[in-house]
Amino acid sequence: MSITHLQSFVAVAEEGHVGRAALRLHITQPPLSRHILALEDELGTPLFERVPKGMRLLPTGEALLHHARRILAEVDVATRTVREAAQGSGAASKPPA
Amino acid sequence: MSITHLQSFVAVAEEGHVGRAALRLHITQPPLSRHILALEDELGTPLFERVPKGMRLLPTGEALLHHARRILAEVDVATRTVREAAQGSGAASKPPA
DNA sequence: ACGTCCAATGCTGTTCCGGCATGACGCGGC
DNA sequence: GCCGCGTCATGCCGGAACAGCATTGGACGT
Repeated sequence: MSITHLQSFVAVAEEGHVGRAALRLHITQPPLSRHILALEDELGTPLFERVPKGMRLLPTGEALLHHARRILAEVDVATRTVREAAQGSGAASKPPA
Repeated sequence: MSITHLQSFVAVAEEGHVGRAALRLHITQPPLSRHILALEDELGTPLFERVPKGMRLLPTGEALLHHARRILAEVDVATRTVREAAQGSGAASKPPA
């Protein structure tokens, strides 16, 4: 389970469509499809129902979506917080000279 | 920024020592050292002060540690929650036959 | 029955990554 | 002052992981 896989999962969940999610993530469809399969394999359960129109979220997928968004948001907050702390302390990237 | 890197970071932060953290993570010291360097590079600021005894957490590092623990805990919860939801719904891994 | 649209798979070149050996640096003992 | 020890960092290499291309397999609509 990697952050990249979670980003892929959220994109597919929101688009309901692997190809469209791939465009959004600036990758191609096959690796994105594999990301989802890898997640499903790791968790031991399918996350989407494959329907003719694309991918429909299963209950397990909805459960994951909730946590995945939280995780991604937390990663974002962590990044910003550390960068702010770095600026506040006079960091390596921004020596006030 | 990957989950593996965050695990590495937390281990080093808690041990204050790359070599010992490496033992705990069952990897060797060089890749672990590189994980920390990669994080510092990505965030644009050092996270540890290198002291003769090992690695001392900087304020930026403490800020990250807080969020890193939260993220890792959330990943754990996500994994368990989905697996439980899968069992509750009659999942692929456990067909009741 | 055929064409269309979708995800999944086979394959290949590249990139990433871990481990081994070694280097660079600082400290302490002598 | 010199040497030895302990620490993290770096050069290198072999294997695994990954993205993209081309293609397949399957389902629906017409």
